[in-house]
Amino acid sequence: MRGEKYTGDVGETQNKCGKQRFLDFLGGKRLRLTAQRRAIVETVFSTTQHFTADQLLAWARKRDRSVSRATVYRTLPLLTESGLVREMDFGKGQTYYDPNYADHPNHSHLICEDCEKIVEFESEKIARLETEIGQKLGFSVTRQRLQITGSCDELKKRGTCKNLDPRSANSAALHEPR
Amino acid sequence: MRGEKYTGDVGETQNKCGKQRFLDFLGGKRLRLTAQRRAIVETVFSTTQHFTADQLLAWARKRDRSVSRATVYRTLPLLTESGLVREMDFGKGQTYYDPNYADHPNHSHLICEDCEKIVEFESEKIARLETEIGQKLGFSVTRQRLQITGSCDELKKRGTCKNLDPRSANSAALHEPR
DNA sequence: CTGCATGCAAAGACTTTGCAAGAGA
DNA sequence: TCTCTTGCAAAGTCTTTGCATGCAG
Repeated sequence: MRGEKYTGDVGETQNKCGKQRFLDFLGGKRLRLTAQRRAIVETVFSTTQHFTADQLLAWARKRDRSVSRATVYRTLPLLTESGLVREMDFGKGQTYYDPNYADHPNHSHLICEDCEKIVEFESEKIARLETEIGQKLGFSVTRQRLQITGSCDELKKRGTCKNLDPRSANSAALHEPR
Repeated sequence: MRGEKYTGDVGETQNKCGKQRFLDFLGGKRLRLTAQRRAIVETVFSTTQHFTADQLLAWARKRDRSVSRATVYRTLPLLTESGLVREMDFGKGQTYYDPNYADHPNHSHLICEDCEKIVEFESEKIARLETEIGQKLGFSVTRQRLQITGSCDELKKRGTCKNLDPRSANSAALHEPR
């Protein structure tokens, strides 16, 4: 595979720096590091899964029962503002958040319309084309958002889809992070 | 400009077929052509602008006062199901709809973060790369959704942005369609 | 200490839906 | 006529916010 440098889970090790970078972000804005914020941030950067506000609340509460829904909703904008997490719209009516922008600031999503699984990937070639198109239209590209939707070839041929395999990461099936 | 075949307004003439194609879609599903649906559909396909449910309601009511909010919300899914209109998320909290998929089924959006204007474009090269990436990951690409965000070069150099010019079409500033 | 942050509950924004009346085909 | 559609208003879902209390720096 050439051009696509990254697919799937990046593991927890790399993501650790996401947490630290967010703490630095907070410090830079003279914002306080409260127990609740710590619980939320640790939750977010200990997973590579996409999540909703509701899921984040449930997960963060396991670390600190005192985390409230309001604080989750107040922290989410900080996370997106830091650039380490980004809002995603899967047309499901609620906003999903992707914590993988800390390690992969320019990745894209391929969504399987059969099993709803999501594969993350990066493409240098597409990034270059985007910059080029932006230039031609008179803009300096600052970021991009690409979702490719497709159907699973394996499912079509074999009647089952390997993405249903729980080992595949970054799926839309949102389990609990540890 | 090569690769990008289309930018900006496509005019009303081409869009007329959007309406007819939707009426055919209704007929194919044995759905009735009511006065309210007609007003909504004529509104949608007489503009190239992106709109919200609320705006569509206001506009459609000018053609037929009897159009209700409920009918707008019930018709929107039919429009998206037909493939002639697509939901768009600009992170504004509400869903926007783009009626330009009838004429340009695979176009993308460039969004200016300075003036919020939106330029539509098509790129054959990117489309090919997407298909290629999909294949490598084991999927048959059925559709894509690409948003490029950038800052306006002109604004940076001259202190003003030509996209503020009302002549530029498909802008985020949603005026009334005729 | 001082002011930012929090939890709670109420409010808000947008969208969906049950139901009786209305109207295409 | 026979259903599919509609308008209305109530309900639903997700998110934001006012306020008194709490706590980090």
